Amino acid sequence: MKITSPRRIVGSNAERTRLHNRQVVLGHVSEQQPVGRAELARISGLSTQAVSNIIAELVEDGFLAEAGRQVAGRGLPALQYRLNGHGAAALGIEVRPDAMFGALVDLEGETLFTTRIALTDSAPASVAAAAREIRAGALVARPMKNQRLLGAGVVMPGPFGNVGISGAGQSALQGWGETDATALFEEALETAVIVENDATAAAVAERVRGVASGLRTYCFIYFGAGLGLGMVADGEVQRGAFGNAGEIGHVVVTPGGRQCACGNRGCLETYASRIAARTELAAAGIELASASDIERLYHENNPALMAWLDAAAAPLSQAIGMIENLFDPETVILGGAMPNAVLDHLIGGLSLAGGSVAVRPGRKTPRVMRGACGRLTAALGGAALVIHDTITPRIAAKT
Amino acid sequence: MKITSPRRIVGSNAERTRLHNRQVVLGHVSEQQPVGRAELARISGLSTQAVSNIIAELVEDGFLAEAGRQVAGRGLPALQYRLNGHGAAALGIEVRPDAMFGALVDLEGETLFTTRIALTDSAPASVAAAAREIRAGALVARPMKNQRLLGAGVVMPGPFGNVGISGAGQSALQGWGETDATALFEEALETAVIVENDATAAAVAERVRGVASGLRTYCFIYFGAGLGLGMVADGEVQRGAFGNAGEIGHVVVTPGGRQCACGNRGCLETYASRIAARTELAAAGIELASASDIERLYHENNPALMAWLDAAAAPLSQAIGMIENLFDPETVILGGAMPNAVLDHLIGGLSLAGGSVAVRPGRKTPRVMRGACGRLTAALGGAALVIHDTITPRIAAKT
DNA sequence: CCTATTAATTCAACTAACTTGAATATTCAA
DNA sequence: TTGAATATTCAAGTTAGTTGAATTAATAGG
Repeated sequence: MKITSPRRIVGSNAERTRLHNRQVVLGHVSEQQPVGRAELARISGLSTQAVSNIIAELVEDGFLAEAGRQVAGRGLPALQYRLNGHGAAALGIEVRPDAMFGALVDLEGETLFTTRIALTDSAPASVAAAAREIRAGALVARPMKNQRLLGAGVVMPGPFGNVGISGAGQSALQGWGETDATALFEEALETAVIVENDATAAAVAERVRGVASGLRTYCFIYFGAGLGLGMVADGEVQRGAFGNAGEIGHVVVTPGGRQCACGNRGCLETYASRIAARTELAAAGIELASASDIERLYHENNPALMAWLDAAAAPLSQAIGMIENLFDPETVILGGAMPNAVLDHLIGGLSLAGGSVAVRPGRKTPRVMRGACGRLTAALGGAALVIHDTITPRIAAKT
Repeated sequence: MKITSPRRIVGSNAERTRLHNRQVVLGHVSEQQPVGRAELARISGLSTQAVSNIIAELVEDGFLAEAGRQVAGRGLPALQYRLNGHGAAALGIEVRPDAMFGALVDLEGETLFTTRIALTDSAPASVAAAAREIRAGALVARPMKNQRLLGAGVVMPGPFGNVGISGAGQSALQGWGETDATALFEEALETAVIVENDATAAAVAERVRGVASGLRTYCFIYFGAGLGLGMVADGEVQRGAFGNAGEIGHVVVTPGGRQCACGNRGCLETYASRIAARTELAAAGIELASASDIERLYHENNPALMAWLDAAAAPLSQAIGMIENLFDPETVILGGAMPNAVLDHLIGGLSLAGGSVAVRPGRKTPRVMRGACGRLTAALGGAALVIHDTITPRIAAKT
């Protein structure tokens, strides 16, 4: 499966300038709302007149709404604006080997609709058909009258392409070969599509509506089928050269340690992941049937689960230290398909290294936080990617 | 010491559009040169007319030079353009606790002048004075008649600020407290200044004139005082939230392993770095006096050095696997203050993990390469940062 | 309570930079 | 030799941003 499209550095003209400036204004509104024209002009470096024109256009298009007047001190009270949730929405779709999840999310990050469709097989055609079904369902549930469908974010398990760790997890989709996933979904969904891995989507979801709101540089450790890392640096999502950045599950934390399906020994995934939990529980004769099993076992204080949690703490702490020293993020977020109680326990059990650039006076955020978006993170994240793209200015265009 | 200045998302106008487009054109010329106006219009997405105007301006300003006509098939042969090395230059300055290095590099990456100034102390005032001296020396050696000094890149040993690994290496500068390094150097050098760590500078140096030319996403493992990682993602330098990204030396590769000065156990730096080599050699009663000592010992097949090289191979391989899985770069480059022969030996001795997203069919670049810029990398890198900035378009402006 | 001051917003004229379409120049192919 | 192909330039037109003056609405101070 292919997903990356190299960026082309393109020039700008009046039209693209306006597009950029619209995004700039939207971005600042989403961060500062409610906010007035003059204030926006100051932070964006544009003239008041330009901001005024752009805001008029955005209100006209339904992206912004008036939000009263701010009476503060002398002078004409500023007319405030905020994002208009009803103005636009994005579709998020998570693809797993056995099922697909859909979510419709509005501009403000509000979830309007969610759905789940079981898959009998994960061949491209079946997935595309299910995607169409999700789209139709969403549009029936929330008929987009004046609303606009900004696009769709499709979340698929990485890694993409035939690389050294493909097939290591149970997550890989069969029969995708060299399929161009983006093109496939764009055709099926009749809208612009961004394809991403689950960890990245989750990271962005936290930014649009979660604990990362306001952060510009952070990482998200995602418990999915395996273990993934979503990275946002200076507001920009990091994908790597081939769309496979963030494969933290197969980073070796204990040389010569546990054998991993990828061939390496001592991969983080063999300690801190659902796979590891499942293995530990299976050894104790416990089969995990549904996702809620882990939560139940945790509340029962199940010894096998506790043993897994204990064993996961050190490798996970080590990995977090590594992330901190490599990325120097504002914070590291833990989340994904794992009960909050378990995530909290994991975070509580960490022993983070002192030798880290994250150890500094005057930290504002904790070194590690739990994600706020919960289980649906990935599908929501897909939508969040689209919203993020609408709101984050960028000049380099895709091919 | 402070160095980071948060980016502000600013709007664009006609003037900023032109600036952006100039950079776009310069960037494409530097990649494709020699190249004609029409071709540039196609790749930049601008009209021929716009490109034509911009090129006229760039020629006028001395950044571009005509390079004959391309006779290829029918039609009017395209007038070709290339970067004009003589048109502009950038100053690169590396600050070490005991000495400073300066380099003047032209637009094409050609080194015009280098110098070294010994430091008696590394207090801000002394460093600033030496910087002034370097600037003066460069301008005397290469009087910039029509040339323009684009700016200066100052390379300092990280980490920046008072963080968990400060003082672990012997590299830290004393007496800088909360000094704003950028402001200090801008005042001393009377030009725009970029402050970066050595690894990042080295990475960019390889892109401007080295093995990374043409790459957009890669990493550079830098042997300096400690060990650093420079990262370029989609052409963008990665600094992290506080300018300390890439502190790979203090990533734990062997839990419970060798004690590191930072407090951690098993840091990569205790195996693969000059510090590690020095320790290993000291244990064998050998003191390293100058940089060339390592080279001599290597050619003498010194057993202590060889033992160090052997011990470094596994941790380094593990770290490279980690980098690959986290960043998914096109390649990983090894370089810095280490003789080429030793770097080559290290690369030859690597046993890279099979479980890596870097293992893929149709790789064009090797997984690991040796840097081409040699010992002066850091100072050259400083200048390269400035040149890179001149040539790489970017809309988000600094505060 | 009135008036000067302050601040946001709008109006109207102006400008920079890009686009478009026609004209011109130069080469190759038939 | 002529026509097609391609690059470049010319000239007019368009978009979107800027500037400075006018308008509106609030507060502070006498």
